[in-house]
Amino acid sequence: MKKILIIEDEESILLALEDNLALEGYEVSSATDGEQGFSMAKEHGYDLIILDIMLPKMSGFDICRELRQAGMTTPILMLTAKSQEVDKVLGLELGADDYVTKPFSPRELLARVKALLRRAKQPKKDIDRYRFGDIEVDFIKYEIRKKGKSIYLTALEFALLHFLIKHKEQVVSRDSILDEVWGDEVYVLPRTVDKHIAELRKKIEDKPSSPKYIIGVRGVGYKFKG
Amino acid sequence: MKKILIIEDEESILLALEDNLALEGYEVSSATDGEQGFSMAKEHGYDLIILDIMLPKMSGFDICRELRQAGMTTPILMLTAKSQEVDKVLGLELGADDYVTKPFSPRELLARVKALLRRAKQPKKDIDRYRFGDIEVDFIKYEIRKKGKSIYLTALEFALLHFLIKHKEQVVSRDSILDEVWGDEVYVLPRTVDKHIAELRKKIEDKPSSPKYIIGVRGVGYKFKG
DNA sequence: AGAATCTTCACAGAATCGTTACAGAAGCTT
DNA sequence: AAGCTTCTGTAACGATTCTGTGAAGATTCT
Repeated sequence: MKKILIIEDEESILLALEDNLALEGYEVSSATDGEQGFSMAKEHGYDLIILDIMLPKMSGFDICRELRQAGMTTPILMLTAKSQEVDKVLGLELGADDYVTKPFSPRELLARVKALLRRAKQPKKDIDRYRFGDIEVDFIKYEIRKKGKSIYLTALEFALLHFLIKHKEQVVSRDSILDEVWGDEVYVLPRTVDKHIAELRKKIEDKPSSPKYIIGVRGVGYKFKG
Repeated sequence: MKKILIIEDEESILLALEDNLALEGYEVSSATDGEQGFSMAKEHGYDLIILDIMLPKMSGFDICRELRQAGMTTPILMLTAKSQEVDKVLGLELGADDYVTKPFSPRELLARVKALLRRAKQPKKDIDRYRFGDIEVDFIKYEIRKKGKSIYLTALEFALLHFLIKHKEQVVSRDSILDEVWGDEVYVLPRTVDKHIAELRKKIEDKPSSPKYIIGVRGVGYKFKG
């Protein structure tokens, strides 16, 4: 079931949205100010974010831009008050995927939500190069260097790192790691993941015992920050 | 995935461009002054360069002219401030492929980017001659010589070497090698590739047991460096 | 047929992986 | 805050997998 986050401070609109989307079978969460919304958007893996522009504490613009800069590709649907014609373009320039002007009909909104979700499903593009801290990775050349110095990773370690980066800022469980990195049919103990995480840390962290990039989240799994 | 380099010093524009292009699935790099941009443009193999005219340290004009003089054929899209009408022509005379005047809409820019990439795509010509280390290959004449001395390769070995060079610096799997060099419908064990890699190494490497050009990447495949 | 070329087999060494085991950290209970 | 339980980091080590490479059988070419 698709998860949708709504960031909107006007209660009447928020309620209407929640009802409509819930009726369509989406799992709806909501935030009523910018900061709360921003942190929710960062933490959890929503499939779509509906974002008002005028918000207390942090504007929809800023949320949008920051999320995009953090590499998040979740589709964002902007809500704009009618007068703010200018904002439309700006919103899209910032990385939003679509917008709806208030007041809007539920039908229109649902149509756009569906369209965005459909569009987003497909191209799930893989990262082929990535840079974080003093490290650069090239997943095509299978090269990785730290402070310019090349270091060696095994194929499994590359795959693991790739997975972590693909899900950066998200906490991923050992099981989901096993599923995607090892494959569905292999049976391997979840603890094995820990072992390879440790190897990775040895190689890329400055201080493997207090890691900066690959963070363990007790009881849940791991999270890549970078 | 297409790689695009943006050379632009105005942060707001740069951010908007980066976001938009990234969303479209391009791999975006950027430089914020002329010199940095120029050296990046020279170094890496971008598919498209977006170039502002007014830049610190080195103008877009100069960058464009120098790149063209160096024989680079990468499409260049110029960004010009509206007043600079004259610049348009000049820009194109200098070897730019298209221009957009500020302010521009994201849609327009994306359309032009796509158009340029499509136009440039054309006949991705195969390599017909190549030189690396002390070796020269001519894939048309089927000749190869090392330190000037001609050596003999079988047709399969030529095809394999050609494939490797075509994908130089990238790690290619045995399966992808089989697909392209042997063809889709042939059934041959992946290990067979190893055998022919070994033969190639015997013929072109100085020290086949610790190869310099054809590098094995354990668990993944092979990579040609040269 | 004879020669050249290709494919598979087989084996040995090397690299990598999975599991176990244990100690210390984190969380919970009382 | 002490005591108990659960979870995590990591070293060690045997098991497994991967690669390079001769040898030999199969196929194609002339």
